[in-house]
Amino acid sequence: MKVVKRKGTVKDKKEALKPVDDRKVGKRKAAPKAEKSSKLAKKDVNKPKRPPSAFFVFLEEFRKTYKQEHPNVTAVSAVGKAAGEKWRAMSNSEKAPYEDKAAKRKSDYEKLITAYNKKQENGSDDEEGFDRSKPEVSGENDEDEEVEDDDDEDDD
DNA sequence: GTGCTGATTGTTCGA
DNA sequence: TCGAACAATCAGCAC
Repeated sequence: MKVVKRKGTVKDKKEALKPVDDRKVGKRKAAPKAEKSSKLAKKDVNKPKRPPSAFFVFLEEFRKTYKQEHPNVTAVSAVGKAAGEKWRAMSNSEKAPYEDKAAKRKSDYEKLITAYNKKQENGSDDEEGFDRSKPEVSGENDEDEEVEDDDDEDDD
């Protein structure tokens, strides 16, 4: 087991990066990945992953834009910060398309989790029928890709 | 070489 | 009802 907890070092970095004290819940990233891994080991790998929130949907696009505008900045922390700031600055109408996409993904997730739960009840002996390796969201949510509002990221 | 860490917000789920 | 966990991403660094 390779439970590398470089808390000492990274924490030092964290301390330097923690100017943001007005966080909502005060960073829950404290969750040790080691424990997480253990949990994941216990959990079903077939269990559908949670759907991205509206912010994460926005983040996906924001990353692309950010990388184009800041090709030298590859740190995810920088992108996350920038995305968070922009997200807060956005109006509800601007967030609407992302929330819509998130709602669709959530709907898909509910279907998947329902099917997953059913399989759990029936017995998880043949999980091969549940191919989550493929994007189940393919086909029905075709309008999912219509969100191409590039007029969003026109920050100077 | 492997795998955790950071940074963000929203959502989900368990206690 | 509250709070913790987790969702994506990837360079950097410790072991």
